[in-house]
Amino acid sequence: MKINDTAPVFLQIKSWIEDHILRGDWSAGVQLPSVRELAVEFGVNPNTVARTYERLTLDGTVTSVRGVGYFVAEQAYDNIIARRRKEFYDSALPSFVEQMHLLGITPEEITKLYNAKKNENIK
Amino acid sequence: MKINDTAPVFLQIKSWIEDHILRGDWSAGVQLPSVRELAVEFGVNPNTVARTYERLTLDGTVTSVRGVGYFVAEQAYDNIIARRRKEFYDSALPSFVEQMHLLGITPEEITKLYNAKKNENIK
Amino acid sequence: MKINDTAPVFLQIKSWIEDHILRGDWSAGVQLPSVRELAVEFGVNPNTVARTYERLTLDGTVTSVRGVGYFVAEQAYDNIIARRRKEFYDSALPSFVEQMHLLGITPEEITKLYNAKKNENIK
Amino acid sequence: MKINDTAPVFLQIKSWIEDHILRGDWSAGVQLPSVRELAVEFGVNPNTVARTYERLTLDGTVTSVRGVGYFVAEQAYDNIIARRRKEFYDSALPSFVEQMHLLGITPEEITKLYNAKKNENIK
DNA sequence: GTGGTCTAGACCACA
DNA sequence: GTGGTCTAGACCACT
Repeated sequence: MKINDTAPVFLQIKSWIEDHILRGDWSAGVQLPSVRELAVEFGVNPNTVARTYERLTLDGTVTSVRGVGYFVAEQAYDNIIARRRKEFYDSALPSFVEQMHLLGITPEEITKLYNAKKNENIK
Repeated sequence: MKINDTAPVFLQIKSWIEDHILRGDWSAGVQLPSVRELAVEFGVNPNTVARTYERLTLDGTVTSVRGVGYFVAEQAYDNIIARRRKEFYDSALPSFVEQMHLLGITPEEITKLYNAKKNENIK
Repeated sequence: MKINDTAPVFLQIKSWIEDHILRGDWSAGVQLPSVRELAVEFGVNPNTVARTYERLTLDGTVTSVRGVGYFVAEQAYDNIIARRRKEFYDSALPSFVEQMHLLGITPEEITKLYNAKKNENIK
Repeated sequence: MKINDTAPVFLQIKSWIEDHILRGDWSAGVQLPSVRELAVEFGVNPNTVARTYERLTLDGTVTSVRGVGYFVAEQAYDNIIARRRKEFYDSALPSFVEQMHLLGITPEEITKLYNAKKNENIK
């Protein structure tokens, strides 16, 4: 996880978990790492991780069972994809293309990097 | 300009000014809108706009003449391009391509939107 | 029984048993399902069910016979009715009526649903 | 506000704010009490109130302007009504009627209390 | 002054 | 052990 980000830590951890689900590492019904575990792993206060899980619960991405732990919700994958796609097409993509024009960057560069990344994943 | 952004207002205004310079709307030596004007236009506190100009001055993008106003610096364009390009290649581009893979978005979509935007600008 | 409730599981089971007694399904002296049976039926830990019976015993709703099982106490019905009625008039009813006013819901709707439910029970 | 409730304090404060909006005390665009003010008023830690406002923001009931304060959102009223109504018809109402049958309470009692409350509000 | 994040530590209920 | 809430206090960025 990128720690040198400017975004709030609890949102970075949220994205980290969502990315795992998107990649299929954690599928529906699977139990997630406990709050205390993640707190140790990321070197943050348990409250910060708790806040991450709270948000994920509100999103419907995760369900909590009291005294047991957190589990990946059934609709988690669709949920995250929908949310991310919306944000991507509404905001990230337009401003990205705007930047490309302003900075004189061509689509070919994007395609190139995209393929490089694809091959990397295959390896 | 999107005012309902999560980014600090004074940085949004900074980007807005830089974008104008990148587009060639304001070239070197040109006098920029006064603090008061921009404050009214954006509906924000004059202090906020003052902070924007303060930053732009520190960046070397703008020069201030006491009692007169702010002017686009000679190196402004190169300045902004260099800064933006670095940020783009170091941060925006990698995470963007990462998102493309996670969300199953193809480079063709980017190219298409890029060209659409280009034609729109020509018009 | 709704298991996805926010209330503690052992209290949900407690209510479930009390409801049966109120409906007359289980009258005084009747032996109740064993801890193990209920644990299997609800898919919870036996400790959780044990805790339910512990509470019911403290309430005087249930009596335990060591090595045999749990039985509906003599005063069970009166016990539950009194407790529930008090809670109902003190808390549930006032806040319910408050909600009705805030949400613009009329007593007719309640009456209607009440009668529908009554007919359903008769069937 | 009922303090002797079993619900989390930050949710009680949330309901308190929503009730004010439903009653028309605070309409769209109005600035709400600051986090620190409410913390003093309710005798709780500012973090608790902050959590309340965080939830209200996520609900779209409230918007925050950094360095300025919280404001009632445009859709706040509709938002709250829709949420409350859904909860009412899906959950509160059915279980309430269920209780009425179990405890032998008639709709007339509800109607009576409802009208009493109405007259009280008129006065 | 305002909101926003984070830490540290405590206590509780639940399984 | 688990999650959930709350306090106390700090620091930051923004207006």
